[in-house]
Amino acid sequence: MTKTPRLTKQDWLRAGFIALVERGPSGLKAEPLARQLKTTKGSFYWHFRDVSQYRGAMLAYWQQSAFSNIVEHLEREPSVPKRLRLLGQIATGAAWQGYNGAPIEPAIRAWSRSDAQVAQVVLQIDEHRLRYLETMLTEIGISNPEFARLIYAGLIGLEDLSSRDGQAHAGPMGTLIDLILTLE
Amino acid sequence: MTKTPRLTKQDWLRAGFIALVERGPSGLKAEPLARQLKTTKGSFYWHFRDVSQYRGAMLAYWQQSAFSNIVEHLEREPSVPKRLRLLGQIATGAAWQGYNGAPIEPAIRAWSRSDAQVAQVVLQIDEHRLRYLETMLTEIGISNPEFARLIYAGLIGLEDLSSRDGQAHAGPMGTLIDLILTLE
DNA sequence: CCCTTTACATACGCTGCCGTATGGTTTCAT
DNA sequence: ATGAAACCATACGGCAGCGTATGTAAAGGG
Repeated sequence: MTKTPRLTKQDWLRAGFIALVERGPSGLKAEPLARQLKTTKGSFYWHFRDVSQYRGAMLAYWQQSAFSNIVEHLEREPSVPKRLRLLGQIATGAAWQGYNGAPIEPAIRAWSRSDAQVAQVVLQIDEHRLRYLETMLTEIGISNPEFARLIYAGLIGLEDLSSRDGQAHAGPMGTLIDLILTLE
Repeated sequence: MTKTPRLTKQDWLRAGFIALVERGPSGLKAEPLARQLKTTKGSFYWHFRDVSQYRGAMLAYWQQSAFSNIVEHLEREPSVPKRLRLLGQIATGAAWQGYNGAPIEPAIRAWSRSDAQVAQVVLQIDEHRLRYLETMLTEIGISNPEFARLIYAGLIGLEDLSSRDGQAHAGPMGTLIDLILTLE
């Protein structure tokens, strides 16, 4: 038996995201999480003032990575069409996946329905991503912002569906992108 | 002051959906709901065995209406393209709205992430709707099931977005349908 | 090696909600 | 009107999680 090492803030956040995906927001409680980590809440209350602040830390962590994770990835492709096509595949990649392999974004969006602070951040991230998509599309002559919204809604909806029936969303997403790129 | 009438099962379910939309699954508790209805949990435990069965009743109610509500509406349009175009607008209509005006479907889908039974029902409803969409599309020569998935994902994603930023989704949805109908 | 800092364990009182028990009210049929 | 059935109020014991207090153990610098 390896002597279990001491825990860091990150360990707690990591456990939080797993719990959020597997049990929903009601899984974000100090004592159950401590049991999961085979420790006690003494550790929890050392790293965090209270549960509320812990959730805040999780939210801040996600907010920080939610936008840059995707965009920095896309920026490596030179042309806009290539970037758009990459969108369908990136959702299968590591940037969207949680620590346990399941995607965290649907869990965050679900969380946002019972927490106004989370809702606020999700709204902000959505606006940010939508603006980014719009400017990309206008660069190739598609100025109607409805198409950016369609692409983004497709991502959200397909990821939701995939997380339920297990089907990949790269296929349909690519089809959608191709469909819109024919308007170019 | 009107003497407050006695409550029925439906009143409790109604209050449950409102709470689900406004506070999430954690709002589905006997005593808070009773406070909301200005009564006590004595009433609650008269109408329902326990909280678990209450949630089951809510779920059953939604399941029953989730499919038929839309389809029976669509069936009034004769042609497939007209039915598809109606899809974008129906989402603004009463069939999708909750008692308080806010859409209940996103709240149900969020609920499903913390309750396996709900997830099971949502999965089933999704499959049902998807099959229905697929057969409609094949009737007009679009046999690739990816397009049914795209339309449905668009609905889900757009409704999620709309419930956050308040923008209507009839516009983008109509655009998507038109885009796909050009393939006909 | 010792002493400070960091990290965790345990015990406590508190609150919110659960489900039951029991008794009080309405409502309605006869 | 009156008895039965439907409906609601209240009081109780129990449990799970919160946050605090306090003690203990493990690192790391001097």
